Amino acid sequence: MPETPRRTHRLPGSRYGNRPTMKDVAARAGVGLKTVSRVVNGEPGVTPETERRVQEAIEALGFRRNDSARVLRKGRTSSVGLVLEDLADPFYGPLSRAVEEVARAHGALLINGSSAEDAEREQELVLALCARRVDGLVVIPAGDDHRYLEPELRAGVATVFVDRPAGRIDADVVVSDNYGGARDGVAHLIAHGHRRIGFIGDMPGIHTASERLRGYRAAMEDAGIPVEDSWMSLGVTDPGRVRRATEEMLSRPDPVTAVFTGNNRVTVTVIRVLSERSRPVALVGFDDIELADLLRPGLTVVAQDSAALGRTAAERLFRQLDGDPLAPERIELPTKLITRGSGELPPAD
Amino acid sequence: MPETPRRTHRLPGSRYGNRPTMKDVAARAGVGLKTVSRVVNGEPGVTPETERRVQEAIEALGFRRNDSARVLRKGRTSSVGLVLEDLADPFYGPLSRAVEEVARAHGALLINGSSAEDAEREQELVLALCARRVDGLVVIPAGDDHRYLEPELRAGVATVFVDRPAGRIDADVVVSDNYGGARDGVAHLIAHGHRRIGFIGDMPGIHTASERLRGYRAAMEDAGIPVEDSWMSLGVTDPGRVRRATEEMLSRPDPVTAVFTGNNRVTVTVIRVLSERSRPVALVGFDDIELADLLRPGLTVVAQDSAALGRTAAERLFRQLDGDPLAPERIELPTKLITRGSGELPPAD
DNA sequence: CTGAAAGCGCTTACAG
DNA sequence: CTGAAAGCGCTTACAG
Repeated sequence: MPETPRRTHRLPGSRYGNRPTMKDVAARAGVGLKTVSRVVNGEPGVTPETERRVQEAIEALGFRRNDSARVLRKGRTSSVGLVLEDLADPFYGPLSRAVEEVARAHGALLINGSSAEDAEREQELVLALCARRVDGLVVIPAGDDHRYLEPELRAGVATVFVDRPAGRIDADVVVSDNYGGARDGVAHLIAHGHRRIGFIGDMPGIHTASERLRGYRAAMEDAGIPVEDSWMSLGVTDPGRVRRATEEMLSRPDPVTAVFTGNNRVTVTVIRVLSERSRPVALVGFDDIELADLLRPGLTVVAQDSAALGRTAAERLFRQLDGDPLAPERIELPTKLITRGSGELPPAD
Repeated sequence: MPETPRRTHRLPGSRYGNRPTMKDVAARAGVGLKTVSRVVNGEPGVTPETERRVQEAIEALGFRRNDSARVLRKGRTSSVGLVLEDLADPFYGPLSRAVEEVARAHGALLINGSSAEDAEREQELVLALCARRVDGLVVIPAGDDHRYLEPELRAGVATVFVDRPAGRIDADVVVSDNYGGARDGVAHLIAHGHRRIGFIGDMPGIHTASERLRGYRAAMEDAGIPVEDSWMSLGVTDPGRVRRATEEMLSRPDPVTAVFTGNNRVTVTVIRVLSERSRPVALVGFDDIELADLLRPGLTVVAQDSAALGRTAAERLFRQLDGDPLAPERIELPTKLITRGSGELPPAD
């Protein structure tokens, strides 16, 4: 019987091709498997001469350690998952980058996915990440019930929610002061003489949308202004819907003289609508926008620091991973009112 | 001797906590390991009654399959790596999203990272992704020598370069028509009467930057206009550098009457500089920008379709993975001139 | 300083 | 329809 080793499979579906393994390197260098492992991982206890032979074999074969195997044995994947709403939304760019930088500083890679504002897709993604055994999870939730995460949390998957809180479970959350920011923004319009102020926001089921609406109501109440139903419109951020809502508020017999917009996408559409009309309407938007300073008038906004949201969340995540047994906490980051002109226009009537 | 199973390790560093395995599920359901595997993977050949018992055990224990182990055996990770320059750059948002969508359609996750325009960091990231055995790689290269990828390519890692070509290796590449786009944009300025036209671009080592400069030169030559050295400035996209370059071109005795900018970041800074000056200067920018239509004048651009770049690259990647033995190809996507006002301003003198 | 054996949690290839 | 054994490519825990 020939004693060629019997390799169970080398199927066409395999993507490993014929990658060399530590065993192959060991054979070529004439050393034991463990010695190769030591060299690859820079562990001590290898003579320079042995190390040289192993290095030579590694290069000759083009060996690259298979981290899948390593992960299986070590129990840590050195990767974190980030689930957000839409990778293409500029709001999440700095946030993603900040999470990546913190992960990188801890030697971890980032696995990234969009929920498309769909609770089911969020869950699917989160569970796929858990199956990959990411060490931690940063989630901008689309859904409002995260009990599906309970077994994962018990199993030790570090988790931080960002931008919006978790639903029906106790978990760390990092959010902006949506309520206070919106209240300040609307109060700013009131201070400039407005009383009929519209609010155009995102879907009411989204936490940030309802918090900002609450801020709007609070500012109006503080000023003793009764709010009319027709001044508020919540719904999808689709340009068509936002356009109709804006035009409706501006076309009533008693039109609003100012608008507060609930997020960056709404703001962009409202600016377009306002730019087509002759009568000036004041505008304050939640979220800053690139080039906001170059518009005429400049756009006044309530800015949140999306990079700080990501950084804070990721740092918290790694503190959990470093073993600090932390009680779930809610961290709120301040917003900042940036005045550039559009929010300082006086009422047109 | 007690016959408690000897578990080699359950170290504090382990993040798996005490996650149940298929073995645990099998024991609880009173079936073999393979039967659990069948149920988890929806394979046929399990009686409904057995399946029920297994499902019960799965839920009672909170079992979730460990894909790390699966990957090790199967040889495919169902993940693709995307290395780009900066996750926070809005240009890459739609590109990332497009790659994600294609990956998702193929059941794969996306691992994402920024090279920060640093060749070493690019290599480090790419190799980390290869060690994780991603099935494929979409790379927006920072460096210009990718021979370090040769062993990986031989081992069957599908690879597509986007936005810029690979250096010193033969690989698929998907790029925009940078040369033609820039040439058309500059020709547009010439058609509107300009002769002294400045070019402000990114670092000359970056392929897109030099291609666009080449397009600029070609358009000028076609029109018989000798280009002066002082009309061209290439360098980092840092606002300070771009501002100085712009101001210099505008302050000479014979100032340029129009500027062509080499990418979105440069454009933004140049708009700021021009908006501070009284004399109008025409501007055409490479890359479209959100709100470009709302500026006064509207911004004329040479737009590339960044989502199409990502989609095309990812589709090509999965065709490679599906086993088509494809010869490396260069795919060029067209750009589009969008006129909005700034590029149609006549020369000021 | 070095290496053989066991094991991480799955899937593969069989055999019953 | 069901399951025991072997193996994926590493690291762990030892022993020499």
